[in-house]
Amino acid sequence: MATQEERRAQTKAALLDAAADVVRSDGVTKLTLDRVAESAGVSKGGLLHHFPTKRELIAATLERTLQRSDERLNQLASDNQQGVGGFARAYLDYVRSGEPDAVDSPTGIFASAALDDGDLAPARAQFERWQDRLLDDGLDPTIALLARVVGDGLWLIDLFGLAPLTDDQRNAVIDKVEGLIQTA
Amino acid sequence: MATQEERRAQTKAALLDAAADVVRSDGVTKLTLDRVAESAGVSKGGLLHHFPTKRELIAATLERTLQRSDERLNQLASDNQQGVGGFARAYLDYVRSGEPDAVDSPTGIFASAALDDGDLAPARAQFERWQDRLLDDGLDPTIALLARVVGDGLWLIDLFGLAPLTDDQRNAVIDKVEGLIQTA
DNA sequence: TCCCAAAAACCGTCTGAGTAGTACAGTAAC
DNA sequence: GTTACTGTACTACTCAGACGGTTTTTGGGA
Repeated sequence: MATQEERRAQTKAALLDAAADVVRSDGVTKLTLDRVAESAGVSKGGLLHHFPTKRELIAATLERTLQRSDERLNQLASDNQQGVGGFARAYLDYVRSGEPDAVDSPTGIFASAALDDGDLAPARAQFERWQDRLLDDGLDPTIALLARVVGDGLWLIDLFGLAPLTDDQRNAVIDKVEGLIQTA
Repeated sequence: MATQEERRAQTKAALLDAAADVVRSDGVTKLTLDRVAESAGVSKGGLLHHFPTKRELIAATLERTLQRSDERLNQLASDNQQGVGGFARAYLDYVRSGEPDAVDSPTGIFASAALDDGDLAPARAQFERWQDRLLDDGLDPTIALLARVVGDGLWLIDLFGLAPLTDDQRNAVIDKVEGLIQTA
């Protein structure tokens, strides 16, 4: 039915989903190979067949969420956010949306990446690319950076549960910054 | 020479310093009781005498940095930041300063607290208090929240090394927000 | 002022639990 | 024949906390 390649991709995806699930529901410290394998309905040997080390599993998880976020951002930017400051608005709207990939996934993935010898270089690189794009968005650079800091600040605050803003508060702040973008 | 109570306080402080040092220099995963004890020049038994569990050690570290930050903020606010928006300016200036307690300590402490069953409730509470104070600072509430999100965003970005802003960029963003505070 | 018992501070080893990764023998699908 | 697995058994290692012992401090009593 399914080709080998398809099955391979499916299993890998299931493992990555499982890893994210475990972190989200039980916390970073519970992210063990056994748990991920069990949660994905795969044997431990099977897991290690695809990801020979835990490090690689985590790296793959991180990379996938970064890619998804990037795709979603591109979509938002091209869909309905044309013109000057279009990417900045997309950046803020993405955070405003509270979509899983904008909130949930980073939650665990980042934490885990930050922990077990995780390599955050891919994340760093991605954020640099986003910042470059914001700075190339036709805006006053300071406004562009402000959009970035507000966007990242909001989801990072949520990530830690550090007295998160209410939806209304969050929207008000984002509206304010988008107003600054408009009049720039 | 020193009374028992003084020695107790000294040793405890040394242990907390050591914990912060270890995290800062070697990362959260290296934060083990043995390492902290060694780094503080105390035996493991000695450490456990003061902090019966790792959890308590981490909680104490977190609490101390929160308290220090609060004190520093109060100082900045009363020193030279009077009037409407004074606390908001202090909040931003604290982040701008890049002082150790504003950057270094949270770095590890937060991460560690987020990990090993750490309890972030005290941090949450502290940030709620700060936010309340910002909202009670005579400013448009949205501007007050903006100051908070920008301030927290900046140090959280630094915390993860997520493509941190340059000093100039950081200053420009903070100046911009302080401008908004002025004209509010 | 000396002594002494109790308490507090502190030491260093041991253990038990958890867990990454290995090894390998086997099955099933392509 | 190759790739995608399953399953079990095992190694190697880390590390939190227990524990029993030792030193230092302290607050009286003679």
